[in-house]
Amino acid sequence: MATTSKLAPAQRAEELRALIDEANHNYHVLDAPEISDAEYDALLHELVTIEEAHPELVTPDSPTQRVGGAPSSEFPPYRHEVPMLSLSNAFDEEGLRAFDARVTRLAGVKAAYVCELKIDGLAMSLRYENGRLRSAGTRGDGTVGEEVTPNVRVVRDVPRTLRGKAPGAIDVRGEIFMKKSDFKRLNEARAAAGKPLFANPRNTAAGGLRQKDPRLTAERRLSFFAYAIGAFEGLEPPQTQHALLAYLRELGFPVNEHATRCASIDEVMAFCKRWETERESLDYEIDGVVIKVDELELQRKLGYAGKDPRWATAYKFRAQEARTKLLDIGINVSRSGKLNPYAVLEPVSIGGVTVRMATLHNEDDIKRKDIRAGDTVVVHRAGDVIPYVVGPVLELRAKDARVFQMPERCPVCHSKVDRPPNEVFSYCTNVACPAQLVERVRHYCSRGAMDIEGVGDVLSAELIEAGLVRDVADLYDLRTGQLAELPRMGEKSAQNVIDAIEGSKSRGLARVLVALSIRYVGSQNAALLAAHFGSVDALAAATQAELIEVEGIGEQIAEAVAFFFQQPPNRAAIERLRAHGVDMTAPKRERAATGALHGKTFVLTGTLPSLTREAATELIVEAGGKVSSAVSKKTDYVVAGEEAGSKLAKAQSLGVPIVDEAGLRALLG
DNA sequence: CTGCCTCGAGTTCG
DNA sequence: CTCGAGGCAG
Repeated sequence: MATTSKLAPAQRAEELRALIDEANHNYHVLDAPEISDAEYDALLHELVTIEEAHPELVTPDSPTQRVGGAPSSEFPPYRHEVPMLSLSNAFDEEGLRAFDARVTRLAGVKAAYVCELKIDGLAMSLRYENGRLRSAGTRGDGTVGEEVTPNVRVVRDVPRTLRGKAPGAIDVRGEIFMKKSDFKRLNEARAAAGKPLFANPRNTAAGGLRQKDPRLTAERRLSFFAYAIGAFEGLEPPQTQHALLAYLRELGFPVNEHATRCASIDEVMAFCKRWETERESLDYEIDGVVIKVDELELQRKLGYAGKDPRWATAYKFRAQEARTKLLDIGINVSRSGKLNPYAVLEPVSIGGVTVRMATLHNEDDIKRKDIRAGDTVVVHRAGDVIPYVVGPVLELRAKDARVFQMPERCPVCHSKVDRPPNEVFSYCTNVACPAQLVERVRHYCSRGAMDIEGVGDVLSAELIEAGLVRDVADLYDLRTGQLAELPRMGEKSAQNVIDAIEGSKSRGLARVLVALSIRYVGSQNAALLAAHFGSVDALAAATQAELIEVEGIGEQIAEAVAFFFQQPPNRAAIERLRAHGVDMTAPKRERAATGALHGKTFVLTGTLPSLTREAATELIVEAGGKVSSAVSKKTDYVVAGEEAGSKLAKAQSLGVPIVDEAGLRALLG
């Protein structure tokens, strides 16, 4: 480490900022730290010292101005009589077993452990005297934190007075955090009020505790879990960690229900693995598991190694968030001509996968989050969920970061772009835009539409590029010889594609309507139209007024459908499909009004053991039931499989009956 | 007119 | 899966 230079403060501050920014970049973006955490802290500390002595040198983009990182003198210091712990970390099974081996060696016996979820919030110490809350402070450096008593008093989970036999004095340690559901609600309210959004629950909770006006803290609806005690006077303390948790519960504190006593390190490992996969199902964020030796006597015997206790460690989950550089904002043109901005990211590994791209939804969303090309951004990816850009790291914004502007011309065909009033999306106005055509062909062949195997995005693009396809009806004129000339296409693959195209002719009217890319017409509306009109000719001849007659079809959809069939190119394409023998009639299957599930609405979620989603849907529909996409009060049953998501939670909160595959089969009879 | 309940559309990586 | 927006009942 370079020795502190004797430069003028202004120069040294500038130098420090550059060093810190580079360290941040190496750490967060390149994932290759060049300096240790301690060295980093030393740099930051030196910068803080200079800035405190020379406030005029503080720049808005200084690393010290980071939310939550800025030292503050707004709150009085709060000294912890018994220091608050820092924990050693284990990042994998090996680290955990090494921890256990050391405990066993030093203790001379196999220890039992208590596993607790590591809540991603703020560690606090609450002092109660004669059963009443006296004061509360943040963890700080473990010895001295900040006193935030008035703010903690408005946290509902924190009891003002203790229940049962209260000790003379007690420091209760725990975590202040924000529930995901409360965070979501708060951000929805802020969005509605046009205010900037909060990035994540943790920072929002931290900001909440640092409010000068406790009423603002109260608005954030913070929560609390207790998990330890510090100084303690009066009563004899419990002798094990799990008894201690039970005792805290008796005193009236919320204690996390998932804390579990484990007799061996194998059980500990199983607990960690389980919650690493199930963390999404919780209504609060966790970033790991805290493992403590259960016997307090044994804890005392093991003691400390420096600041860290030898009797506890934190198993850290793989991060779900990372910082990376937003290299550029690109634009996709969808089949409807919608321009969809997406982020081109410097590849970054999150939870074991490399993320290179993320959608940015629409222009308003980018503006709301103030995301600019060249920014360092926070990218979030939870479990198997699609990654998204949370927002920019403002203090790392480069001067040349570029404000996003929706282009005025289509990036593919250069036609004019139109953003209809009161809509958030912009559209390419050229219906013949090659990008749109590729997407329409791809959609035509996709599973929910004509289900032509072998034609995906790559082949669709090649067919159009080669001039073999100008509209979807051209697919039926393709010859194996033409296909075989395309890259990575042999005789065999070409024949398979031709066969698949041939096989698509008998899908029926509803699927054809889905496949045609008529605005607002997806599987459900296509089924309504097909059942009502019976043939493409009857539908094409229908006036807007006649279309509105159909249950579930309103003005907008009617207009879109009528408009589609008025366009001469569309009419021509349909004539050619007919000439090729594509079935465009609706099979007038009598839907049993007597089926076992008649009038019942189902929602599917998760993966069923032996049925695909399509197969389950078919069984339900055959029996007269209906499958819809979202859970509501009108839902009769939710069929849940493995890794069920938010729909299961919704069903539980609405009291909708939940069945598994066996339960569904039982209902089918 | 408001507040459900729906449906449509787009979505990343391996 | 989530968001935006259409349809419809109250």
